Amino acid sequence: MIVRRDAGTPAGSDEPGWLDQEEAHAWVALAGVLVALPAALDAQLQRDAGISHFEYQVLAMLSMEPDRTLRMTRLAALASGSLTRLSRVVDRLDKRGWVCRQPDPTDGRSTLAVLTDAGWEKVVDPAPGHVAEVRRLIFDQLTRGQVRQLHDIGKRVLRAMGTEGLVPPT
Amino acid sequence: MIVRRDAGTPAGSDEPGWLDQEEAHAWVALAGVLVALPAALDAQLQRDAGISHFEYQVLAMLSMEPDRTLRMTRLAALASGSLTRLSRVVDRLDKRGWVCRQPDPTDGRSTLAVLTDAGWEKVVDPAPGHVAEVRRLIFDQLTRGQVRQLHDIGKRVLRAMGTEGLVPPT
DNA sequence: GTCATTAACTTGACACGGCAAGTAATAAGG
DNA sequence: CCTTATTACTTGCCGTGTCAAGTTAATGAC
Repeated sequence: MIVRRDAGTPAGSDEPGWLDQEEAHAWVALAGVLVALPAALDAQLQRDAGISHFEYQVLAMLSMEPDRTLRMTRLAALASGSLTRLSRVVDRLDKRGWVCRQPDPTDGRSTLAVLTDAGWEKVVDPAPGHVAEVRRLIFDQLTRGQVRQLHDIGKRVLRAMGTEGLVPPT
Repeated sequence: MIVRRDAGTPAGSDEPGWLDQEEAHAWVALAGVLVALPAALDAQLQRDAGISHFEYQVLAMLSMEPDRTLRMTRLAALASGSLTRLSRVVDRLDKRGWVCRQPDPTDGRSTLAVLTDAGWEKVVDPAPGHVAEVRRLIFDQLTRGQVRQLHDIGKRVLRAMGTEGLVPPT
């Protein structure tokens, strides 16, 4: 995104094709967060548990199922990744002994990913640190009102992208 | 990040180690934005200009220099990427004729990346569409007050990450 | 002046994710 | 039933990014 460095747009301007100063400032800040926050969270998880954020997400989603089991396609959707990516990640997690694959008895096409006991520990163990990091970087910095605003702003942007309901109910 | 699906935390709770409901909702929304917004912006640029967001960033930073020239290290910092990554990207952009490398006459170690005329067009051409997409997905969805809140929230989070001043003045 | 250190990249080997093609099992039509 | 279509994955190939090591040039110490 180009943000003009020079004097630029007069404060009152609202040509539809450009961003005014307030918008430009907000955009710069948001773009910074978009780059740095995922990197920071990934780094914390990598440091404390030797695992990527996506891998953690996969383990976490399995850990929330009563039987610690999910079909690949559904797990991919829950973790917000492609099926290919999930397949590769489950390969790795399987090799490290944190999940295993099982054939689905009710449908021979589908594969079930099951969280092992070691995998359960791998998700429970770093969770407090991960939550603490999210709290430290975000919520400790914001007022109550800003937390609510953040929720509303996020919802609106997600709605505009048509990505609101990524997580199907069941 | 684990967000409990069941009834969970009582509304007034503020155990330091967990997120209360408002925070959890805000976090879910933010996490969604963190995943979907970069993907959406990348997709738009890829569709309209056949270029990644990082490549665009590189061209855009060069386009803002008076002589369309930057040293590799500084360009990497401005585009928020590693030097290795930049080196590879400049390879590609060079092959496509949008930038070229020149030896720095004042320091034999450093390399100058220079934007060509074709590269200038490649950055000017998709800019309106890119800005329009940012406006459509974000600023058209928000009130004036929310734009200001977004700016403030972003600044606070960046400060907590120690990543506020990514762009050195000169 | 010479040698060690530092700086500024570049490059090779590897990890990761995407796309398209392949495989196997179920569902749908006639 | 038997054929065709669809679903649910998996895999080969490729592009991209990272880390560590290599290269070349400038700087500092003596």
